[in-house]
Amino acid sequence: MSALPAGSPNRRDRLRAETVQEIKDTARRVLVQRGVDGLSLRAVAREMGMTAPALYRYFSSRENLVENIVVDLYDELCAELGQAVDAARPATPPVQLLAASRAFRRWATTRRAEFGLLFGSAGDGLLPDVSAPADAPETPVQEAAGRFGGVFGGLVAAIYLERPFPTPAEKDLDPALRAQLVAWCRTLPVELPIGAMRVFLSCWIRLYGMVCMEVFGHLKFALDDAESLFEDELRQLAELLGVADAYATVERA
Amino acid sequence: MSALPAGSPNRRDRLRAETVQEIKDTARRVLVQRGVDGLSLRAVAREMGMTAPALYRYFSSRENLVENIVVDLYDELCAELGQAVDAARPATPPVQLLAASRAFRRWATTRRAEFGLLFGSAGDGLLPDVSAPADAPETPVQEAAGRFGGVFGGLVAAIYLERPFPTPAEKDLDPALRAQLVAWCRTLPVELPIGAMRVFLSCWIRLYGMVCMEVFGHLKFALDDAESLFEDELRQLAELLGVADAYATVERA
DNA sequence: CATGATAGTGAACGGTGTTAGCGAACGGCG
DNA sequence: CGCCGTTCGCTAACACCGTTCACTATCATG
Repeated sequence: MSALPAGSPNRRDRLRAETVQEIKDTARRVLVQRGVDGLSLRAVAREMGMTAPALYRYFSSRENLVENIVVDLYDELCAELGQAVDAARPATPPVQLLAASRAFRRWATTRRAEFGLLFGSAGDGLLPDVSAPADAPETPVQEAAGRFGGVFGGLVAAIYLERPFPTPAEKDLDPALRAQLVAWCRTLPVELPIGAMRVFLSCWIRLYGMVCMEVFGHLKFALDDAESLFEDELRQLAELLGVADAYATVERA
Repeated sequence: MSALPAGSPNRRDRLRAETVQEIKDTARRVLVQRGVDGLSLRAVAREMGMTAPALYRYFSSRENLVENIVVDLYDELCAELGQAVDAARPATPPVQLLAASRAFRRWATTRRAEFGLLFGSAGDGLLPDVSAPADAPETPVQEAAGRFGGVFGGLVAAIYLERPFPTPAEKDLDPALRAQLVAWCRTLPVELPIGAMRVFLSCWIRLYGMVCMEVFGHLKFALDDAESLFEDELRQLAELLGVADAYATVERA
């Protein structure tokens, strides 16, 4: 038991980290080529000239491998959003939010299989949440999802703090809803009016719904190309946040 | 080849139909208990005291069995919506739409596994649509999904025809979006202004997004119980359709 | 009754996730 | 350097999966 206090990058640890990365990269390639169901440990191992049991030296199960990939994907998505935010000109929160939204859709439509893993019903077991104890610690996947949500949340918060958009009065909200929003707000770094959190949820529901429907093919009954609808929704969201002027000044690229 | 001109319910055909039904019922039970991945032909067969190969006398593959279940689920969902619509009092389109929306959420949250099969990313292959020829005939699943969409579409249409809600002017819509909406409109039984179709899509996106997020657990980062948010969204949709009065008159059940 | 369609069986093929046991390579330490 | 424990990858194996095949009962019908 060589309890190295971390720090020193043993040659062995370095090789191990490289192998872990190669496995995840290969798995992701298999995921894209063969789909979620085709993502088998044996296929991954085959692709890198190994055998399936060897993968268990690095991941405790197929499920664990998938979870690690999901976390990586969330972080990659966050990075891509951050890049779009940084590149947005003018560098104002409204324009940045539009850029992030477009980057989100682009990422989703470009990497359909990965998106399905993160936001669809396939990735996480559908049922376990029922039995999950309320005080369970957050899983790495949930943490990564939280970081992702924070990108949009932070931008909407910045927009509000700079120029408050109209929000429903706290008194007009259903008590049950208000109580939950208050509890949620307490877990966040910034403090916003409850009504603003409600508006944020509305925006996120529409963005999520729009992109999900497009990627999962549930919009084909009406439209072949959903981009124009997406842009129109984006325009409406900008109006909702009182930043329609920002939408008007940004070309659709 | 006894080419009975249909009509006569041979004893044999009756038994066969019963077996088909039993297989589908059993499969659905397995789906609920074991999840999508646990829905195996062998498990179904085991549960009914048969062997897996025997199922191939009734369904050409596991995929085919799942497709048939999906169609049944769509129809069951439609029936449930229709029941809610019929039971709505007063029997006016706005109240009926609210009833249908609530029934949709109730069905989804009550049958999570089934909902994931219909509206998530697991059921239909994620990629084949890319290679699907544009002139391919509609699959039974697509037809069933169309019947489902028609319920909400019909109600929104009825609301508009009775008391037109505000719609964006056709001239203000992006040409690409307008063209697609026009093409879609031509495939429908009723003729509505293009702007009304746009509003319908907006409503559907929000309803779908809301229910999907709740069922797939993507709302847990903010809320424990999504019902109050759902009701608030519903109220906003009613306002969008100019029927806020109908929402106010209906208790939340 | 004889015939042919039908519904079920068990065996088998190739695939999967996963575990157990073995040997070879490797890094740290006396 | 040589020892020794850890790590790593392998093969073999188990249980399960979808699917095909050959075979046998059953049963309605000519």
